Amino acid sequence: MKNKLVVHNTLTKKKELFTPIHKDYVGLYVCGPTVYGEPHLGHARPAVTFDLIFRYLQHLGYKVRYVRNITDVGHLENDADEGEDKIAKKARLEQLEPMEVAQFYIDSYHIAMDMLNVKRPSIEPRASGHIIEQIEMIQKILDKGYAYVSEGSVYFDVEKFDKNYGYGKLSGRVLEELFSNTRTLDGQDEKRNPADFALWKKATPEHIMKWSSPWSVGFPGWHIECTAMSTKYLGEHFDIHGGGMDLLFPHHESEICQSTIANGVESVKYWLHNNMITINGQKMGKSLGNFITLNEFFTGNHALLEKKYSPMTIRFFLLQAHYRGTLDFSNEALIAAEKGMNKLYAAFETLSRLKINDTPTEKAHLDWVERCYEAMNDDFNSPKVIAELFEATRLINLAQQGAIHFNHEEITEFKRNFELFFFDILGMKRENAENNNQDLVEQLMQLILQIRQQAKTDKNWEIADAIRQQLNTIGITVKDTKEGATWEKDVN
RNA sequence: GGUCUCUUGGCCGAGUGGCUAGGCACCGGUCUGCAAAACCGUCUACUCCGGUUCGAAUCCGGAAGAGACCUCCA
Repeated sequence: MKNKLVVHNTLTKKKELFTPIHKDYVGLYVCGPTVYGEPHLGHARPAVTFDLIFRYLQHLGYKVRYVRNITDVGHLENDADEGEDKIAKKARLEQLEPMEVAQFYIDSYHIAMDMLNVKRPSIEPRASGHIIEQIEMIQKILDKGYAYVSEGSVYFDVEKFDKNYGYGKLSGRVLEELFSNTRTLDGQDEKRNPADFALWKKATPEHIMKWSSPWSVGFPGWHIECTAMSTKYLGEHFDIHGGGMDLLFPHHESEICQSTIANGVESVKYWLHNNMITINGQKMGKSLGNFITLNEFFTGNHALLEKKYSPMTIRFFLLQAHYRGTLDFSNEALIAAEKGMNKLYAAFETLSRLKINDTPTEKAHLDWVERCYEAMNDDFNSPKVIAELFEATRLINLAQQGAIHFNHEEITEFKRNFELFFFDILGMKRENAENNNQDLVEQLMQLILQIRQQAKTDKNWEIADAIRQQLNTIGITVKDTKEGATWEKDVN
């Protein structure tokens, strides 16, 4: 399994066999959030995507160091490097310390990610905590002659880089074309070339997030943090760098420039990019103002939402599309995802209660497991895995009806693999997994169902229906089957 | 304008040079006191036009439409 994983590398635009730089170890760096707003569905996509990747790599037996940064400085407002720091602007508006704003949104992000059952990364470094590393790296780039100081700011010399190393290999950008078509921006005069990007920016007097540096009191440029932090925690050469497609240019392209000069090597072996969420065919993003926050999904409190959607519904919805494709939001699609997901949870419950039949099985019912592995090995094809879980569900239901039979060994394997893919790899949250009252609840439910059965035998439909109705009210669904009544707890 | 990507049925979404993706919805049936679930079955596809091929939704070319990026965004 382990040596069959194929990943799509944005750098080569091809699927490549995944072989880690150091046997059995994987370094994974993902661009995390800029914390100046409530986390929205767009933030959930890379988080869930790389959570899936993190989980699967671990399942394959790799020891993974997963680094996901938090950008709490240096991200500028407006279209130019001349803008005001986003965090600082928000802070002034709300009369708060910048770090207070950052902390507030970091907490919001963590809460939302926990609800989505996204595993915390191994290290979650903050840009503000790595100013020294960033300054050191800028100095290195200056020493090597690929940056220049201008008015207290430091800029990367893109033209020189292009001449010697070739600029734009990740995004397919050609430098000359960037010149001719670049927008006219304010304050470009400090730069020798409009394509140059800031490594360090001198702070204006009213700028409140600033640090001392050899060049000025200021703050680091947007791109340098990821290069500095990935180098610090994963080394100069590491396996996977991920993030949203919108970061491809200029952010990741700039990272390549920085690491190539500062470290002398191109640091990343595989670039992985998740696609965007769209809403009415348009990208959901902060700038367009068409985003829906995760909390709004969880509470249903948004004009575009017909109802509330549980965190697991959101997660399942995201996993039902391949991470490299766009995914269009709609109530209809979310409701469909929710129903499908509930079907899988119900099937898992049924699986636990399935009667074992030790008559010899005509054929094994585990083909789907192999297909799940094939799907995951093919660039993490979660929608295919989900399709296979539905196939497994069909088998479970057939078994419950006695149409097919599982022997003891087979049912153990079946259950183990269903749990593996649904809970461990897709990362769907287990409901009541470590509930110690499980047995008690089961016995109480059996008692209630027996009473109801007696009422039914007596044709006392009022009592029978009342029991079912009231159980329904507290989130338990009763189903009458040929074999007698069964029950299940509603998800959410 | 430049670069790139996409276009699958009512909706969402996989995929492969020839074999049903899957889910949701709809319709019919089995089951059923009713309900729900489940199961069985039916029904809608591969944007258009050329080319390659015994055979293309799948490869190539062109057109149309949509989207992303072009120093804010995940």
